[in-house]
Amino acid sequence: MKQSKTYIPTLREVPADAEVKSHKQLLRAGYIRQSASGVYSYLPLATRVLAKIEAIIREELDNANAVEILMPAMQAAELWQESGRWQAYGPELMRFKDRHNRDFALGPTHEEVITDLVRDEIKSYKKLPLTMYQIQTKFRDEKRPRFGLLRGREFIMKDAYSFHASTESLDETYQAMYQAYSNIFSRLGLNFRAVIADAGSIGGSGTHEFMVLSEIGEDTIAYSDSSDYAANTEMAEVITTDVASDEAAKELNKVATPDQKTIEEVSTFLDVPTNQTIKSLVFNVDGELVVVLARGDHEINDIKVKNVLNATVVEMAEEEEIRATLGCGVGSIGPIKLPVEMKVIADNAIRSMRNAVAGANEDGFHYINVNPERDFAINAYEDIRMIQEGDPSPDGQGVIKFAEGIEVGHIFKLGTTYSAKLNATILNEQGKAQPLIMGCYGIGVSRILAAVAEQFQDDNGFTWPKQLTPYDVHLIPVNMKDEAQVGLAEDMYGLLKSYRYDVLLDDRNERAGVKFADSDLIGLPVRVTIGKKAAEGIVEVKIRQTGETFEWQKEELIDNLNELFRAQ
RNA sequence: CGGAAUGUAGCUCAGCUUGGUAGAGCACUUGGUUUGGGACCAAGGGGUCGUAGGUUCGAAUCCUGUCAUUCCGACCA
Repeated sequence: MKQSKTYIPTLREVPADAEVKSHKQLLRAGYIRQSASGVYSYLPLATRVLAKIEAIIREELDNANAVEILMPAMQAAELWQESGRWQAYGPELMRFKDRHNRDFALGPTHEEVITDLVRDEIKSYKKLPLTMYQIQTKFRDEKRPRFGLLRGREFIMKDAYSFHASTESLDETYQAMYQAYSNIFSRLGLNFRAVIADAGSIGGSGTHEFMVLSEIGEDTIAYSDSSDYAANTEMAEVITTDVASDEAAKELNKVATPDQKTIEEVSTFLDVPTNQTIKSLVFNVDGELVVVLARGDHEINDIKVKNVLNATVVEMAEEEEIRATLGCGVGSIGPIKLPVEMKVIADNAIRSMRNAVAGANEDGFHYINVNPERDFAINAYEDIRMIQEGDPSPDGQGVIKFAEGIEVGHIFKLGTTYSAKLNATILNEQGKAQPLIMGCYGIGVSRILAAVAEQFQDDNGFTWPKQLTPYDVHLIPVNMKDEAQVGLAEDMYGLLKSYRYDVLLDDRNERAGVKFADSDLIGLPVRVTIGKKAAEGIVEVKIRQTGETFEWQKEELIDNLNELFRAQ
């Protein structure tokens, strides 16, 4: 492609609205332009990178026996009413009416459409399993679009749906998709983790998020420093390694701690480390007050509390409720001499504590030398705390570290949620009707563009790896008025193209400085400069990522490039 | 949805406090000199100052409404 014929509006200055570096650089290098909040145009260079991302996705999904389709973005309200999501989805669903005043939505996802698509045709287990996918623009009226392409209101997504007669079959496809996703993100060159996630409101037995590790990520993940274990922080299991000290239990003693309320205040006041204190919180669990205990340096994870108690709603109890029941404020709650009917749940780490400090259920007093079991009763020891950096990894290998992540993929075992509501049933081997069992699998394609843009750049612009670059080679005749340079550049352009290289030829009548600055910004892996030594048949080559430079005879160019692109 | 900020030329911004009829740099057009890391000289084109209303002899500037964009938070199959 000749640069004079394409559209690459680079900017000298960064638009004030851009915050994160992927957004800034994509704007500056002429890859994207904003049209409205969270709505972007992809310019020629971005379109080519997207095409490369999509090609990798297609290849891996096709290998996993998924078949590509394209469903409508415009979806009739009737389908959403059938699944119940016309009401349930809320204002994030973009809705509109046609000229006959019929309701429609712009699809944020396609469970309804695809279930409708197969329910009339797939009537027997013999036609299963079946996996279909599409790459399409999705719409979600985000409350707050941000970070450029990372959280837009209109975005490109690959979504896949699988249909099964048995959960075993679903498990197989889920595994195949897990593998396909791992292959895809590896090939993209992303530093990612497959993360155990919360199934959330969609339900189902299993779900993984694929997260790219990045400082601008919106989620925190806990991962092992020496295995591939990774989980959302609130999902990560804590394994208990504490051993009880053989310290003799001392006599329980109440001490005055005037105005000392937080763990930090109390531990400073009594001069004991925070891990020798017991943190006591009162939760309102489906209307019942429950005391929850954790070590002072630990944080209670209310999702785990909710799961352990098999509850629906878990929230912190109101101060007045606590005072009415215990007769003290939140800073002085403790596990000793609680009303007998109050349930007490302790984190596993409490079990091994000796001679600890805890609240006395009396304003301004704490107990010292508190020992579990001897001094208070516990209904159950459970894993109810947040995992922390430095904790042992739940898989037994290595130590937990935290990182921010960008969610680029999510796979779900949906089960029969949608097939049951939409009445999509098949006859199984016993001749009995059953709802289809489904899985769904998403990849944020335009979000990947932001994630790779974030990762592959330096101060001067992008540093694309060869599998994502919009063009392979940037060919730059320095002076367009020099016939020898222009002639050699034209020759090299034809030659490179005949060897199947994608070449961007900077045929603009610009000064060298402008061309080089734009070239760095655009960030193609290899720059071939045709300059002063053109008459001698010498071309200059610079590798964008490393900055290495070479001078080659024009006859050597193809062989050397072939080697470079094969090795890289 | 709560909090905050900003809207002036294609881009980055000044002017607003103290009202007097709109500016700079870059970009663009023409001519010339240049030509290896975002050139220089000269001459030009381009803005109902987001928008609606109000105050005033007079509003980019003061007041009110409204719209848009961005940031922080909450939310996020």
